[in-house]
Amino acid sequence: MNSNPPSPLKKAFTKGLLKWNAGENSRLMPWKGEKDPYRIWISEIILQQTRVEQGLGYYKRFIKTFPDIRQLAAAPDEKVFKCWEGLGYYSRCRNLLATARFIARERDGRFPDSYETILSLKGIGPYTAAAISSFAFQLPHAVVDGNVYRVLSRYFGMDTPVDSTAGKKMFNRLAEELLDPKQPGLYNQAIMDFGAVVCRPAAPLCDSCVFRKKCIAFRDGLVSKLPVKAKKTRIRERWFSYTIPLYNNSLAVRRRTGKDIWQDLYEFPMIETKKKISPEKLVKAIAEKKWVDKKSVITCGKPLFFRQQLSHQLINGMFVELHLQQRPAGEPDWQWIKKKQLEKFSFPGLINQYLAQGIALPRDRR
DNA sequence: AATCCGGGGAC
DNA sequence: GTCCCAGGATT
Repeated sequence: MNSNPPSPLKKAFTKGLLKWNAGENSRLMPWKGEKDPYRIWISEIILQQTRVEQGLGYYKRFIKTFPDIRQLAAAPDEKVFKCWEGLGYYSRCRNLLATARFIARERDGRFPDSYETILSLKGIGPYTAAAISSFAFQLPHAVVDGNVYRVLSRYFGMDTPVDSTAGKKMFNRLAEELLDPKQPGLYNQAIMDFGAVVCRPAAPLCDSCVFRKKCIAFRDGLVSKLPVKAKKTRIRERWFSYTIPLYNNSLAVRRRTGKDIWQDLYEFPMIETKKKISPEKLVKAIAEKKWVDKKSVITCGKPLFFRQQLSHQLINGMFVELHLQQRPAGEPDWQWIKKKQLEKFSFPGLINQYLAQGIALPRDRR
């Protein structure tokens, strides 16, 4: 059964889901039942590709720090990124800030209340637009997230890859048909709760599931095979060699720009290479770039090594402290700061690993 | 249509 | 190690 399930099975799904929600669903989350579009928006952006347990603390901190859209819009970039530090997918934070400022300035702080307008905002795609418009404004749009792909592919026994164009179209159309247009928010919340609590990716609770007599995947023993994904993840390995320029109790940091990972986070001056290099080679490389004069290097600290595993990359980091006898004139994007100010900046986890070891520790502590 | 963008938890 | 998570933007 692929593409168009019989109508009675669809009816049974919606009815059974709402019944499960009313009777057995005891899942509680701070944004559940929330009607303030600002809070719903914040929660949905934080939860994009992020587990509820991981996002929960960030959500609470974010709402406490920025209680409404005006205060978010008025906040300096660094304060907002600091609130996002460690959560990943930093373009979410950048788009969040841009959208807050757009709404504050162009819409007098009023969050839009139509699906199309919400969808047009930066950082908001079909899922998030459906979530906000159904939860905050009771508009009939079905959410389609990882939970929905999993629940529908299993219940209806559909093996079309969910990460294919055909699969996305198929599941989106089906999701719209299944939605209860009279209570879209309740239905959307229910299907995601059901996917998270019962129809889980691993070890789903099939034996006690309300759909155990209807579910095609359960009937055919295909639960562990669904949903189907076509693409495999490939891991790329990279080597980042950082220098920590130290002069007169100050050190240099810079903001990451461009299209690479960790955009808008801060880092130390860094050279990327295709493979591991020595500290001597690193110093030589930055001298050739004229970031520092080789003669101004007093001491070159013992290198420290850390690694960070990302979803599609493995980052190897080498950290070398450079004690300088004069402050380099060159690089305009370097910011010279006191060590105490480090806590005001947001860094990738790799650099926070290094910072946790302390900067310029005495040699005998290494 | 493919690829990229993080970090953490479950297995 | 592998997979997945209340996805979206870019090319």
